[in-house]
Amino acid sequence: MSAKMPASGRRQPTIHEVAATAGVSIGTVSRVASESPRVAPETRARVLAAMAELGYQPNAAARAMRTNQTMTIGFLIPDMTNQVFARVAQGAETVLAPEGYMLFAFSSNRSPTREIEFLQAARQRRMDGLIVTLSDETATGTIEEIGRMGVPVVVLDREIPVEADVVYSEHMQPIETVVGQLLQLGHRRIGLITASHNIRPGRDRVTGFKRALEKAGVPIDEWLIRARTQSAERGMAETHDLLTGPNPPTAILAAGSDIFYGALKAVRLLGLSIPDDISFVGADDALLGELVYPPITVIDRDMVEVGRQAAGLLLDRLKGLDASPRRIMLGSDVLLRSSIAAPKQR
Amino acid sequence: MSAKMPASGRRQPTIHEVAATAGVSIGTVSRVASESPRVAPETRARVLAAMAELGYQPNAAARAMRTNQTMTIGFLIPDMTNQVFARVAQGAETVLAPEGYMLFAFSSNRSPTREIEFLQAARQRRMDGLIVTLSDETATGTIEEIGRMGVPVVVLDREIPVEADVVYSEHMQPIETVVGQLLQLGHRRIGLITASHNIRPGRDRVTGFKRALEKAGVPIDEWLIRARTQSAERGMAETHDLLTGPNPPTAILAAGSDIFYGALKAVRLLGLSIPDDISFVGADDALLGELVYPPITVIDRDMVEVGRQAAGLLLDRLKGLDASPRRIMLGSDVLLRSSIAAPKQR
DNA sequence: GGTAGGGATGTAAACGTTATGTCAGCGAAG
DNA sequence: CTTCGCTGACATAACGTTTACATCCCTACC
Repeated sequence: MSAKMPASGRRQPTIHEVAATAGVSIGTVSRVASESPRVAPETRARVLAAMAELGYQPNAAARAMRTNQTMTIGFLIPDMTNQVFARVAQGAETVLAPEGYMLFAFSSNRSPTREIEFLQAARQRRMDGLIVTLSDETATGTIEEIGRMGVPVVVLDREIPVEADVVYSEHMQPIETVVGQLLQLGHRRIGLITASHNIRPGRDRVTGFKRALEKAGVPIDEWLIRARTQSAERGMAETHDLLTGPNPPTAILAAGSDIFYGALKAVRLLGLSIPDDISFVGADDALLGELVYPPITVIDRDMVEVGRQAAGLLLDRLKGLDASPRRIMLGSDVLLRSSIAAPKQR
Repeated sequence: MSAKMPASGRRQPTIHEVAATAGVSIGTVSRVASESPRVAPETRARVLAAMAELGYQPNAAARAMRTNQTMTIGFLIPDMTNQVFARVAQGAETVLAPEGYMLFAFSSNRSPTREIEFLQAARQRRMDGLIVTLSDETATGTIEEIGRMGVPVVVLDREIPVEADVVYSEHMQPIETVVGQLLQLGHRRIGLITASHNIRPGRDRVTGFKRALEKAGVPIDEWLIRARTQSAERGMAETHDLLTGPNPPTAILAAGSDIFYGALKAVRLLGLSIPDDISFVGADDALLGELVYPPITVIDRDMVEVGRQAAGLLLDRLKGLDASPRRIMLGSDVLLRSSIAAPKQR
């Protein structure tokens, strides 16, 4: 009952073999496969039987050569192990699958080189469309490669000089809100750890952060702004550095899911208590914020919806929509929990 | 400087166009592209220049038709948003990429139907190999489809009647160890929440669990064994049910990463304190276990290594190894932390 | 100086499909 | 009885590569 070994031994049946066993021509088999009309019910049945018997699956490469379609969508993500992107993929999948497209995810591990490799591979494979999240907006090679794609590309949360559809998340306003609240509680020194200026989320968070301080007339201390990483390790290091510095912040904003983990770990390792010793705000991992004690205030967004919207934009293009680039902005929520409080008097 | 819209307008250049602009024949272009020798340096340079100018990328479909190779590996995972599988993908990628293979991940969302669809898509696309994690060992359709693949398949942590290479994780022994420790601390009623009998991890965990109880002469209460889910939601429900039942356990084993989240949430919602009210053991998310307070004892394994090993097995087959199926067993660790203690006297 | 040898390049078949054109057969209409 | 229209099926030309084979030209050797 078990399959033969080596599994690699079996050649796949072709349309010719199906035609032979069914006693028809390959044209007829093709028509049955593509469910086109004008084939007699009795003939169709015979062909279907032959297909089943041989376990026939049409060769996608041959098909793609004729039709110029692969029914394949590529999804470029910076980091597969990051739930944020995984959820986007999940959302996109739910929209694409019913239309017959297969979504294949590829992780670049935040390397522009790997991103270029992916884009070239996607072009070689003549994928029908792409959803991409670049790890660096200033990497010109990547952007040029996107320009060469020749198929619709949807960009996620990046500002790059390419006329593509984009799905943005709101980053500025929630940071502004949270910082406003912290200021109101009496905090004057707030540490921000987030991604670098090379990507929109990093820029917008810093902008929102500064804007809130300015509005309250609180001077900006650049030392408190750590916009240069997305990793848990670096997030931990930055947090540690902030909290052990000469004039440490009384609140930490860990704006990024991995940064969130790292920053929280740093706080734990220093033995600080939230919110008594330090107020803490995380981002993008609402579940973690809920599971730890005390529950942590989190800036959250619906990544599944991001995926759905991105897929929707792509699908419109695939259906032939020929309009100027469209932009969708999706909101973020601040989930207030007990991790923020007035700063300790000193 | 920005690309033209619609991006879909551009046709990709073919080998003929490259040949024309370089003033050579397509054969020569092909030889340059595939880096075969016997082409004059001066000609090679001209061809390379033409390729760069046109932004030529060879059509993978056409190439695949001739060579019967796609340099593509498919990775079937039950759930993309689960870090466990993401790490496996990451590990596999690091091994496969240097050999020129592209790894494409596809998430089935634990639906056997989607799994079959993926396997058929993989066969249509003539992928060179597959790494698969099935969501149900008893789904015969899926298994039949694997038998038809005709290319090497590596199976992860499942026992199915297919002669394929497999990478197993150790599940029995760590559960046995942990349960042993809980028994030693005085626990007599321990709740286990894990995956169903339809997959090896579920079976083995239950076996290890029962074995530890038997060894200690503690009677087995089937009510305490909840082997039917992998989701956070169900994990939460099962935990809630256990803890609010007539004769609740004094310790909870949440064996599965999503179950871990759900179970922990249930404990939080019930306002129980770990380890005073209840001892708690999680699995597969060492980071979460470290971030919450108190830190939680976790059964952990190196999923990146699982990916590496799986890719290694696959690579050997792709290189032509023709041996009987190989099995690799990888260990698991118990990371002891302060979430377990002696049960409260009643 | 003719020719063998070999390096560089061109030519063409094949890979497995889809789509187009063609044709046989047949019932209905003139 | 011929012609027309239609249905169902077949033959065949692409699609863009790779590769075996043919061809050409140059060099070196006797």
